[in-house]
Amino acid sequence: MTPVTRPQGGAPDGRPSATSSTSERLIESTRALLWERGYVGTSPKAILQRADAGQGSMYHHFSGKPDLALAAIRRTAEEMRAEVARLLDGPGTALDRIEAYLRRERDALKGCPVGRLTQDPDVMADPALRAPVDETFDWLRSRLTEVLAEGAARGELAAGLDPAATAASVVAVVQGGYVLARAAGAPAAFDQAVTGVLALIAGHATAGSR
Amino acid sequence: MTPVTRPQGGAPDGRPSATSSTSERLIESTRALLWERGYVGTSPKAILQRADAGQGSMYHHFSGKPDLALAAIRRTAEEMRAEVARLLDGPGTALDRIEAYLRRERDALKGCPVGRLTQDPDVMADPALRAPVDETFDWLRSRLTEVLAEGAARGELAAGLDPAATAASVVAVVQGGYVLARAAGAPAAFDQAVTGVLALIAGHATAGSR
DNA sequence: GTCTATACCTAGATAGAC
DNA sequence: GTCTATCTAGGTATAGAC
Repeated sequence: MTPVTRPQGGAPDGRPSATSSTSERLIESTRALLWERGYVGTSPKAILQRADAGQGSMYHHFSGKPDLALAAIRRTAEEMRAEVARLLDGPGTALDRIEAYLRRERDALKGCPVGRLTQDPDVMADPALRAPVDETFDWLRSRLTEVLAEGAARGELAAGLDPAATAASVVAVVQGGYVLARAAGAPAAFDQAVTGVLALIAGHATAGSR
Repeated sequence: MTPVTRPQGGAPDGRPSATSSTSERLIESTRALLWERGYVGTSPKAILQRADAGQGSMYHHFSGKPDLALAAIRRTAEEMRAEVARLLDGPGTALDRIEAYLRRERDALKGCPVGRLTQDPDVMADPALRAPVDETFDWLRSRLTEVLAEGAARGELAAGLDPAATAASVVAVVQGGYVLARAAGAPAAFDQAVTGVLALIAGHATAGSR
């Protein structure tokens, strides 16, 4: 285990600052490349160039590409979970918090760094790499289910709505919104999908909470 | 142009029958591999083995990997469009037809062969390869928008719903449903997302049409 | 139209010097 | 910890025989 003084030391664009440790730069570069090009599309060489490191460094800190990818995927999953948790734990009605999640700032054309991995056959084939992805969506759906159930219990939302099914739809709209935005080459399609599902849910808000 | 006697001669699993022409087998094999592994993850070698063809054949019929992929992508996009058109042009209320689209038979774990391509940087970077993807989703959204607008005009659906936004949500739920299913390793997550959005829309159906 | 041979580059990893 | 060879396999394409 390497002592790391700046565990999240990467710049937001995935270009690690020159003051980070080498293993830190490797992880951040891998995160950025996995997001942009996926696992099969990311070569050790590309990672090394981006991290400004040599072959030796990479194989000193990690056993190989899968090991480095695992560190990168774990960190990405943790980060996403923390950010979303903050929004869903926030104040306001259930609908407010769902809306905060749906409308949170994001680059729709880049897509979801976790959801993207589901399209990578080599990631899905490796139980270790796939676990963080599975767990993230599992957590996300159950957390949204809780928020929706809470909304129904508080009388904010119609009791007829199935919280789990609605939660799945909400997560799916986000993931599918990215697909639409990327296909169109414009983020508007994402926003439209979000607006659509929010309007559908708002239609089930009770009179008192509107 | 090679005369092709069986333009759709491939078996459903992407294992082209031995009686198809070589170029036909190449296209069908490429379609299957693009679906399974994406563009970057698909090598000419893998295509040739699956199609039981040699190097020479491939470079005789196509100028290279991008050219062959283009033929494969175009056919996949056309096929998808035809299948969905059949469902949306069918009988029944707007809600019936949307449900037919959402619940059509599919292997949720395989995902969408068109939507998958949006995660392929090399596909998105090539205008020729990207065009069929863009056009497919464009068509799909506008066709669903028409169906929803028709439903509102006929008084089946509440007039307050924005047809375009709702259509985007419906497509997004499908695409995102695949992501959830693949992450979970089980198709149930897809079904749940579909059930959720259908319930939300059904809540906006007018009393007379229920 | 299809085959084989060949070519050159990259992917991914190891070895050993410093 | 990092560097520079070095290695084997595969990706992608061309050349020319049949």
